Amino acid sequence: MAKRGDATRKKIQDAAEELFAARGFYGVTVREITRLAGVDTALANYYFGSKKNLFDSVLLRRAEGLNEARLKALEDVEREAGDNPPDLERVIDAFTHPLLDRSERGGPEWKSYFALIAQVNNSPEWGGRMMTEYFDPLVRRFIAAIKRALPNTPDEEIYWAYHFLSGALVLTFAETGRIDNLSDGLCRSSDLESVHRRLPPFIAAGFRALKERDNEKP
Amino acid sequence: MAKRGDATRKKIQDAAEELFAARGFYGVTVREITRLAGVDTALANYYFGSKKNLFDSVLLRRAEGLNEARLKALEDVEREAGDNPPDLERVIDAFTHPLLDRSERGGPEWKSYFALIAQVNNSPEWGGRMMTEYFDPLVRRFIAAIKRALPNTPDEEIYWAYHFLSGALVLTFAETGRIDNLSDGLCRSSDLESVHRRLPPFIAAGFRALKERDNEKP
DNA sequence: TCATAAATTAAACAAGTGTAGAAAAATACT
DNA sequence: AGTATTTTTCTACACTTGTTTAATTTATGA
Repeated sequence: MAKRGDATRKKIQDAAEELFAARGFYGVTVREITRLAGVDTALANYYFGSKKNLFDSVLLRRAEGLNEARLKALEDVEREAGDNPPDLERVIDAFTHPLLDRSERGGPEWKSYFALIAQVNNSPEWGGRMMTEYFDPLVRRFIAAIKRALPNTPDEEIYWAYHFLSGALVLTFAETGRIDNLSDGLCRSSDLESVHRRLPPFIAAGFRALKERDNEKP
Repeated sequence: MAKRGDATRKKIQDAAEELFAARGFYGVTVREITRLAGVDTALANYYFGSKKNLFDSVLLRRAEGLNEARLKALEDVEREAGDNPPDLERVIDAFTHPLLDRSERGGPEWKSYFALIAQVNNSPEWGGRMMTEYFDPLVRRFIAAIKRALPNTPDEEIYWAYHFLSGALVLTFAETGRIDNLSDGLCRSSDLESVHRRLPPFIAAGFRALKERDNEKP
């Protein structure tokens, strides 16, 4: 049931999401957040207890639904494959597409959220702990699927390849405008449809290259 | 000629590097930096004018020598190739190896520096501007070399593939411990030798996959 | 050696920090 | 209706922020 304070709760989270995404946890003050939300300063602590709790709640808010959608996408791929190994490219697409799709079509809140994830992911302070906390169960499911798609590839190769995938994907969400500068406008950071088309084949080829390289050894 | 205050200058930069790398620009105070450096608080402003200038100087300090070494590595690859297109994998290795090598063998200051780069790179606030400022000329040289290595690949594909390379490489420097958790200890974030072996073939295969994919179209 | 410049210290500035408590207003429930 | 509960406001606390200023110490160079 919708409670009374839910509207202000959401206003605070929305404002916090936008500002944390732009300047990180320490770069934003509680007063800025509540000012942007149009509510009194004390309400941030009233609803969330502390700035840190507010930060956590912002990260958690979208993580759950997101992971459900990604899990569902993975299950669809696996169901289609039946007893055969699933197609690697489709597994990677199930992993990335729900994210890219929301960032492209979900409105500016999603863009903020993913930009925040991009910062958290690459910070020593939050990167290991928080990503593990919010995304590990799902990621382990995906890695298991990738292992089935590449039955002859050693685990070590799989994990490193996943690491590369993760880095490439997450940088995309930062939308720093770097590729715009480098390409003199030919490519745009915000064009996630371009990423959606290119990332799965790019990464899948990388995965397979590690496998082949390893099989050459003996 | 070595001036009188150079020692304290360096002490402040070293402390700033370590702390900025851990918690970012806003997560660190000038007093923390000078305390760690063992000097008076006012000296940070005496030598660098402002906290922001200190931050910039820390980023710039290692960028120059680093880019020189990478440029030299690229030139070596190109010289060996002569008039033929250079080998893609070796171009990528020239791009990444000087970084991975310093992080692995250059001492903890280099680890801090790269962790800082990892944060800056994925932040909307600094990512576009600063990376462009400090690394663009070199990156453009590398992209030109990659284009020669892949003469039939459209520019757009090259830029996106470089974007993926950049994300994968830079996440490595964050050393968040994520891959350690995921792999239950099989892989270690700090094992950059593993990255050095795997990243070039992984990325090279990705580049080639985009090319092939594009040629299939018509 | 001694004036000059550079480096360091200590103290203070005005502004901003996260958070808490008591009073006021708004809503819910019987 | 009127009591109880939730939500909002206002004010304040104790402390930290980046930066500056003036005084003091240290080293330089003729």
